[in-house]
Amino acid sequence: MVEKLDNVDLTILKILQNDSKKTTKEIAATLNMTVSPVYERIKRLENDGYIKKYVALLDKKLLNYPVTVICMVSLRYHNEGFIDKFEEQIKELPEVQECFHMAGKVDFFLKINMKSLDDYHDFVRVKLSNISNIGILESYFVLKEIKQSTEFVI
Amino acid sequence: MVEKLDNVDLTILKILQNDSKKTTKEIAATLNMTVSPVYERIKRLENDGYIKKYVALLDKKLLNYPVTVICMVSLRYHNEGFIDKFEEQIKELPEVQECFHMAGKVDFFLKINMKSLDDYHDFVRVKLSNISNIGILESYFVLKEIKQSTEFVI
DNA sequence: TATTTTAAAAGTAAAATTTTCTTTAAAATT
DNA sequence: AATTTTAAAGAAAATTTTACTTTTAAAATA
Repeated sequence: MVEKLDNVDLTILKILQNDSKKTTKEIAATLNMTVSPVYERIKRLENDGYIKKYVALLDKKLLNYPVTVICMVSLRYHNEGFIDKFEEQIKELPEVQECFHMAGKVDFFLKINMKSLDDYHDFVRVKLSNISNIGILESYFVLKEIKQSTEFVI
Repeated sequence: MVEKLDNVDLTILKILQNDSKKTTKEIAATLNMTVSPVYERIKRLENDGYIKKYVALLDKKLLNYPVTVICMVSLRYHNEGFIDKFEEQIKELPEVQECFHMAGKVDFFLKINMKSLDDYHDFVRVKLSNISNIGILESYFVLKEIKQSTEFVI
């Protein structure tokens, strides 16, 4: 099912990860092809899981979420059960946009979007404090977004 | 131009930031409206900048970019010119997916996607070493993505 | 070499959606 | 109360998506 991708597939992915509103007609034009094969390739890329989902990226500032925080979390206990539990609890928090389990002395990186510092204060006080296994919590505040992209196929 | 959003607008944004392939017809159905007003609201949200872009999110593992690294960078010199220069240089690197200027003793967070650890080694050796103003560089490797989302309007 | 098989591309047409334009209704303003 | 403004609804045209059929070309087999 999951076959190797050729250059046409990669070009399609590069286009769609930059602008998913491009029509198959437009994509076909840049590839010097007709719409049918391009359409079927896109469907295949979707069905095989290369394309996970299509989303709209919104403007944080305009929508009044100007505060971004990076949290570095170290757990108190590192047994398998505790790590899974922590991950499940983090997944339930809609404020946490990204969470990575890390190698090294820090266990988890969290990226959190907030409407205000007060909201972040409440988030730490109410939601994170509910997660009992957090040992060390360090918060880093974003002064400026230099680059924020979802692309990676070069 | 940039007016306040009502609940209908926010619902549209919530839907689109989760699945931008939803048709205006479908969105209108969940809102108990006809397509025309929904269509025009979406156009307004696009034109006013609330919706920045539409993208396809791809599968890192399937596309052979299994290595994610978080870099924490501290600059050697902190004059305004040096910081701007650093930001410009980072923007030019397609491997850097995210970059934030931080408050605190660490100056920048970088998120980087790679095909292999060898590629990361080359990236640090060739590309980052070209940026003369880097003082301290700490690399943290992602063991597992617990959560990776682009949503934030709750 | 000729024939068969296979896969990708191209062509076609119907269905669905997007887009534009006009009409209607409600709310706000004078 | 009349007028203006705004949002929604309706309708129709343009475009795109989708499914299906045919063609083409390359690979495999005899």
